[in-house]
Amino acid sequence: MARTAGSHAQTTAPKVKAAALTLFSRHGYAAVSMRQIAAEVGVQAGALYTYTPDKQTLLFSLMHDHMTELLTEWGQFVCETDPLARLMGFVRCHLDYHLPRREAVFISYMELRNLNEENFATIENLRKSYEDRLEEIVQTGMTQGVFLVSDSKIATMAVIGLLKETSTWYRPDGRLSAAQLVEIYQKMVLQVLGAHI
Amino acid sequence: MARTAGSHAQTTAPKVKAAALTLFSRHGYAAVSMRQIAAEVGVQAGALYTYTPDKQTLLFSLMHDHMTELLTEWGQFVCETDPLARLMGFVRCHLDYHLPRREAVFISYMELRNLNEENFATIENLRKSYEDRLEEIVQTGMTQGVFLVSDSKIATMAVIGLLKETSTWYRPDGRLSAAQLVEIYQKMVLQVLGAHI
DNA sequence: GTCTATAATTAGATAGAC
DNA sequence: GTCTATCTAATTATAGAC
Repeated sequence: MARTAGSHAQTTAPKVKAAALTLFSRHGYAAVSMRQIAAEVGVQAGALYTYTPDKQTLLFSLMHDHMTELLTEWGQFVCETDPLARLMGFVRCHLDYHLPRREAVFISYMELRNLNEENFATIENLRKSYEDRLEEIVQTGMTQGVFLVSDSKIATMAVIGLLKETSTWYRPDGRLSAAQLVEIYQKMVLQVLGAHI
Repeated sequence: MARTAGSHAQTTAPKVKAAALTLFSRHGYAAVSMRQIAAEVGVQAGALYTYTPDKQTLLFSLMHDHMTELLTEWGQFVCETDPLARLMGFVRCHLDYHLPRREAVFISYMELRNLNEENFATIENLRKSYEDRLEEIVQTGMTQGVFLVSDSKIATMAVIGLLKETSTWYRPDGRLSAAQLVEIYQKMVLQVLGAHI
């Protein structure tokens, strides 16, 4: 079946998402206009509405993609049953996924409040589900006596925060490689949780 | 000197800042209009320009206030020379200042990219200056052999991130008091830095 | 200091031609 | 699928009356 002249759906669709990802992460969702996105893609503003019903849905799709891929990644990665090994896997998986995705990470942390009620609830559930996986590891480790933690909820959020901060300073061409960072962070996370090592 | 009828500068000025603080933190700078701020204050939009030359300056003043007060606070707090004691003071001072100021904290983390070039540079310098105070503590502790850290820069950012995450979940009426949190966080920070205790 | 009115611009989204 | 043109609504900021 010959394509209609001027039809570029298969190349334009991802371009729209890519442009929105870059612009939203750089200037913020509310500060970016559909015209700016269109200019970045190389089309007129009206053409964007072939790929998204509205701006809100475009934001949601970026955040939804990011979170579901993260959960899929963790689902495929995890296999160990030992809480210590699972924890090390979590840190590695988290950094491997987040470090190369600075733009999506920024959006996922910053644009929650620009989601409408329904979309917010969906993304929040995914985020919570991710944090729950870590908390479960922490709690198992506590019961087994391998972690020494005052409060599992606080400790979980401390680890999340410690890992999350990488997004503010990490650069792919920085002083330390991703592999080196994984090693350093694995050690620090063990220490925060008072792991017996 | 009798004031002109309808003159409320001394009560309106802080109201404008307070309204902007609340609305910017809740919906984001770009998503909040001057009309919304005016409505929150109880005046018409035009009246706001008696108190700020423009919206950008209003944002800047909020962030500038927050950062300079934080640095002042730390300047008054710090006295110990022992790195361990200084570190404990840093954690206490950081949480005491940040926990009751969720709105300003949110803005300071999220709205950097909505500052113009000049304002951004000013705020970034203040932020950097704050982080430097922590890094200095970490480095002194390393040289004195009280902290066991792979990389002082990374460790500093880890501590910042760990503390910063409190802003996403802390509530004044939550399960744990600020004092209890200070204690828990002091312990976790010591552990991340591999302190000999 | 605050109001009303308004200028000048820009926003998201749609219609219809090609 | 994309373009041009356009609708409607909202935006920041200013001017001048009170």
